[in-house]
Order: sequence, then structure tokens, then C-alpha cells
Amino acid sequence: MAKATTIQDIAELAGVSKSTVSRVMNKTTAVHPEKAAAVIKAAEQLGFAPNQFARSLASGRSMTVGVITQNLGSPFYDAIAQGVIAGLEGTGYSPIFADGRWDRVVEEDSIRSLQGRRVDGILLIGGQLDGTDLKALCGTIPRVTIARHLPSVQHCCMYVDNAQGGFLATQHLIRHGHTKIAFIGGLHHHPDAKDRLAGYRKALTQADIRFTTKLVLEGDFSSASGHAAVHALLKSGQEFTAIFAANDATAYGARLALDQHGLRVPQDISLVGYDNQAESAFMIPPLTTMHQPAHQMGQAAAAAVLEKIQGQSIKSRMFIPELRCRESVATRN
Amino acid sequence: MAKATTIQDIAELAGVSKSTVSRVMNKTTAVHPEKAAAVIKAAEQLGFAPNQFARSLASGRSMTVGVITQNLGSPFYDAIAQGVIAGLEGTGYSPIFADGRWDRVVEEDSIRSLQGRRVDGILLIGGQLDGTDLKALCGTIPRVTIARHLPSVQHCCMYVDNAQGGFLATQHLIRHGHTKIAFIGGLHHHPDAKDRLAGYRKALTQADIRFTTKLVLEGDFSSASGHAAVHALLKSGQEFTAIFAANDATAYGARLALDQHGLRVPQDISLVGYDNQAESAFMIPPLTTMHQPAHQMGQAAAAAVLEKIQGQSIKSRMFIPELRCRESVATRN
DNA sequence: TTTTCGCTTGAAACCGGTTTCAAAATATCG
DNA sequence: CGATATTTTGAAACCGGTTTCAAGCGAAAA
Repeated sequence: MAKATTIQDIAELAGVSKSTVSRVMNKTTAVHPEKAAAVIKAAEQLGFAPNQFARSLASGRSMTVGVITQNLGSPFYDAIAQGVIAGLEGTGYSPIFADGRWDRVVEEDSIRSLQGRRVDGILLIGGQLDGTDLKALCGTIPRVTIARHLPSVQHCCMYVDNAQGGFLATQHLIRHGHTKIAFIGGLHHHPDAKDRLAGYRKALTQADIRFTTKLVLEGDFSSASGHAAVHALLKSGQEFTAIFAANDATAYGARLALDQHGLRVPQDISLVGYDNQAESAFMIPPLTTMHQPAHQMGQAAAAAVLEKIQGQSIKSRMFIPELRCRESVATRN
Repeated sequence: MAKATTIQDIAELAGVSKSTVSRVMNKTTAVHPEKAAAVIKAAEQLGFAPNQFARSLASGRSMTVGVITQNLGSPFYDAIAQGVIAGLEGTGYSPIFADGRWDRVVEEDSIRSLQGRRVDGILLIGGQLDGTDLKALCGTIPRVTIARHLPSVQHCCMYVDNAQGGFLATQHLIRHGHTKIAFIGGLHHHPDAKDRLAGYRKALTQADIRFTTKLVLEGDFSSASGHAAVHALLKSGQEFTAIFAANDATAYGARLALDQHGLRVPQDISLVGYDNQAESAFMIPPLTTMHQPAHQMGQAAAAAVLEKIQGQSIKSRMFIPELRCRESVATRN
């Protein structure tokens, strides 16, 4: 393998010292314009790309931020990851991804591995670890959590108000005359699912509709779980005229199960999802759902962690989900 | 910031030299068991995590592979990326992602930036650059291309036989009695779209069905383009009883447009997609589509680039797409 | 003209590991 | 038991940058 050109090669070609080359490259100190030009010319001529390792080792900064995702492939989290990539672009910082797979142990390992790579900041998308764990693990490395709200005051989070989202979705159904609204949730312990359920209950209470656990089904955010939940619900004989699913994937499964039982959407049953994933606009009928500013959150988080790296202190920020009305909700007389 | 513990700290605590510590950590040379134990104990006591930069700088290996994606958020490419992450897990190598955004210039920049980070290997998922460009840019860095076939002999590619996929999908429709089959393609210049069209034509020819450009519509792999294509097709008055869409997203859009025109799937029009993305099994009706071993390809590519880094020479490998029969195709009498 | 100041510059130390090399310690052999 | 082969060990060079420090230089001030 041909050895890469180093700063030394450039120094010799340009007739200056290593130090001067470094100064030209980083614009840290003014150098004589003539020499600077010679350095730049030499660098171009040799196709110089500075060795990031040497650079990082010497300066102590790695110009990377670690991103811990939970499951690549989920539309919501992917949109956040895209936002992060977009937010980092052109800043000189590169993202390094590690998958935590919703597992405490894997997540801890990922963080340790990122530390070995001396990342300048850490972005956590979702995750299992709480504020105390993170503090213990990351120490003083600037970090920002996305799509999750940790109570600790100093901890910076970019999160969505899931309770409000659940509230708005349910309220939308109530305003269309529905009172028997089933909720197909996510996993019990998942904070997003809990918050959306809380919002659902709040909307019911506000409209003086009695809450019953018989209309609350547990899912796992998958289409299959939505499918199974509707089957179970129909089998139970419990009456309902609308379904609020904890995410769009669940809604798809629910929709299919309804169809298989000869129930039409929205004529017989109204349906609201959550996430506004790309496919939802093309469902039959197009799905009414809660939109979350995922991309925007990712981008904001990237900007925030960069500012934290600069030593600024950043406050948490809450994002508000918005209802996207389409055609899966009908008025009930 | 508290300074991280270095190899020197351990050496002092264990009463040996830096060299010995390094040897214990890397198992490069046998050391006296007693001293080795002391080193390990000291390392644990101090919570030592080696500085990857110093390590890479000294050894010349970065223990990272660069992954150039084209658009995070597309199901097919995401599945590949997941496969790559899975394939790298536990190997000591970490992936660094960069987004090429289907743009030559961005792609070149990404590669250069990865080179600055001294990646030991490069994985290209899709992309615009051809073999010659890559060779010029990457030089001798081991690289593997995924989901794309470059003719150059030495270049290692993990790709799917798109022509065969297009052929199988079309053949499936023909076997169900269809002869007027519309094809909604991807972008003209996109190789995958071209190959799938070629397969479509081959199946027609083999069944003695005349090919007509009037049944071939251009799309861009988006649901919106599928939607528009079906509108245009219906407006054109051209007769057809089946649609083969170049990917599932396109099929979703087509499906919605058909529904809006009062056409039922599969009773009036049969529909076949391509990608087998997660949502397809829950469409109404569940979509018959071509499954691509995306995850598997990503994993194989990760393994391949690692072997290349070890100096082995790896051959290209072609994967075969499989038909997933569901309920969107009906027999035509 | 001499002194002082500010600006540019190169030498050298440094970042934290790996690796070479030769010395020291131990084992093997005649 | 001495000579030789083998294993274990530490000192020092090295990877390729950044950064400190002091010297060199010309311009402004005395």
C-alpha cells in the first residue's frame, strides 16, 4: 500500500516546517501569504487528507459524536437518525452509530465502545438507561437524549409530548361522536405507550366517558400485534366504534383484521394511528394519524450536542405532535 | 475533565513497563503469568479503556469500516444497513455511516471524509460511482459494493438478480392468465429499475405476449409516483388487468389510485410489488411481492470486507429474490 | 541610531499507544 | 558446571499530527 502523504511531505515540498503547514491547515495563526499559498498548492498537488487519528490524539478532540439507536428499521427512529445525520452535515463532525437493541447490557457496551473511540458527544435515541446510569457511564461527555424525557434537571432531552398526542388523537375521535374507543397500546413498560394511554384517558375523562380496561389491549408496536389485538377484541364481544392504535404499524395490522371480519373503515369502525409514517398516506383509506417532528428533533439534538461540546448549556425542549386528518375517521351519529 | 487512565498509569501500578502492558492487552507475546495478572488487575481497578486513536495511529489499523448509504429511511437500504451492523457486531470493528444521497459529488466527499478517518474498509450500499471512479478514489482500501453489480472483475459485489426478480414477478402474473400487464418502473437510469424491466420483457417474450411501451410507466420508487402512474394509465384508456410495480412503495400508491377509481384488487386488477417491506403483509389485500434477502446481503458484505481486510480475495456473490405469494393476485379466466 | 514591540517561524515536546531491538533472565545441553 | 539456546522484559523509536516556546525579523517609538 502506497503510504499516505503526511504533513511532513508537504512541509518539504513547500519549503517550510511542519508547524507552518499545521497552522495553514487550521488557520490558527497568521502566516505569510506567500508561504501559505505554497503550502496549499503542495497539499493539493499531493492530495493530502490529514490523518484524523493523529489529529485527534494530539488535540484531544475526535470530531465524532456517538449515536446510539435502538432499532434501525423502525420508521420513527430512522427519521430521527436521518435528522441527526442532516444536522451534523457540514459541521466537520461525523456520526458513529451503535445499536442498543432496547437492551440495557448492549446499550452499556455500546456506550463504552463509543468512549473507547473518544467521541466528543453522545446522542441517545430512546434507550433503557436512566439519568443516573448515563451520568455514571458517560461522565462528563456531553450527551443529549432524543425521544425520551429524563426527569433529571441537567439532562438535556429532545422529546415529544406523547400524553398530548394521545389526548389529541382521542379527542379527535370523540369530536366525531365516538364514545366506545378501543386503545391498542405498546408494551406496558414502554414510556411512550404509557404516556399515550394517559392522554387517551384524559380525553375520555374530559368528555365524561367512562374508562374501561376492557377496551385497552396491549401490543408491541408491531403490525402483527395490532392484528391479534383486533381479533381478540372482536372475540371478546366488547362493543366499539373506533380504534386508536399506539403507532401506525399497529394500525395497519388492526385495519387488516377489521377487513377480514368484514368491517369497513371508516364506515363501521374509525381508526387513528400514531407516527405518520410514509405509507400511512397511501393506506386504504388514507390513515388519520399523529405526526411527530422526528427529523426536526434529530436535527435539533445534533445542533444541541454540538453546542454542548462548545461548552454552552442547553435546555431540554419539548415538541408537540400534530394531527394529520385523512380519511380513516367518520362521524358517528 | 478528569484525564482518562493510560497504559502508563497501569504500568506504574502493576510495576512493569508500558511495553508489557501492551503485550498483555493484545496477547502478542507471552508474559509471566504473575505479571500478566497484576496488569489485568490494575487495568480493572483503574477502569482502563484504551485510546483508539493512539492505537490506530501506532498500528495503522482503525478498526472501523465506512458505510456509504444512499438514503436512510428506505426500507430496502435500511435492511441492508441493519445487516451490516449485525455482521460487524462482536468483530471489534465499528461502522461509520455517511450518506451519499444518490449524488455523485456528495458520494465522493463522503468517501474522502471516510478516508480521512482511515477506515480499514468501505461498504457501498448502492451509489452512483462506477468501478473506475471507486478505484481512483479508494485506492487500495478494501471495498465491497452492495445491491449493485459492477462489471469490473476484481470488484466484489453483493447483489440481487433484479432481472430474475422482474422475470419471476411477471411470470407469476402470466401464469394467472394475465396478458395485459402494466409495469410501473423506477427512474430510467436506475440500474435496478432497468433490470427489473428487462426481466418483465423476458417473461412476456417467453409467453409470446407482445411488449408495448404504452404499458410501461416511469416512476421514482415513491408511493406518489405509483399513484400518479395509475391515474395516467387509466386516463390513457390503455387496457390492463395487472400491474407489476418496481417496488412496494410504488405498489401502495398504485393500489390507492385503483381504489379511488373504484377498481378492486385483486378482483379487477392484480398487483405485484417488489421488496417485501414489512407493511406489505398488512396491506389490503396483503401484497404479493418479491422478497430480497437484504439483511443477509448486508451481513455477507460485512463479512466479506472483513476477510478482504485480512488479505483474502473475495468473489462477488449474487442473491436470488423470491416470490412471496399473498392475496393481491387473482386468476384471470 | 538604538530600543521595544508585535508578528511570523521552526525546533521540540507531546498525545497514548505499538513495535523493534537488545539486554536480562531462564532453560537446555554437552 | 560452563556454554548456548530460548524466553521474557524494558528502553526507545515511531505513528502524524498540535501546541508551546523561544528565536528571528521588520516596523514603530524613543
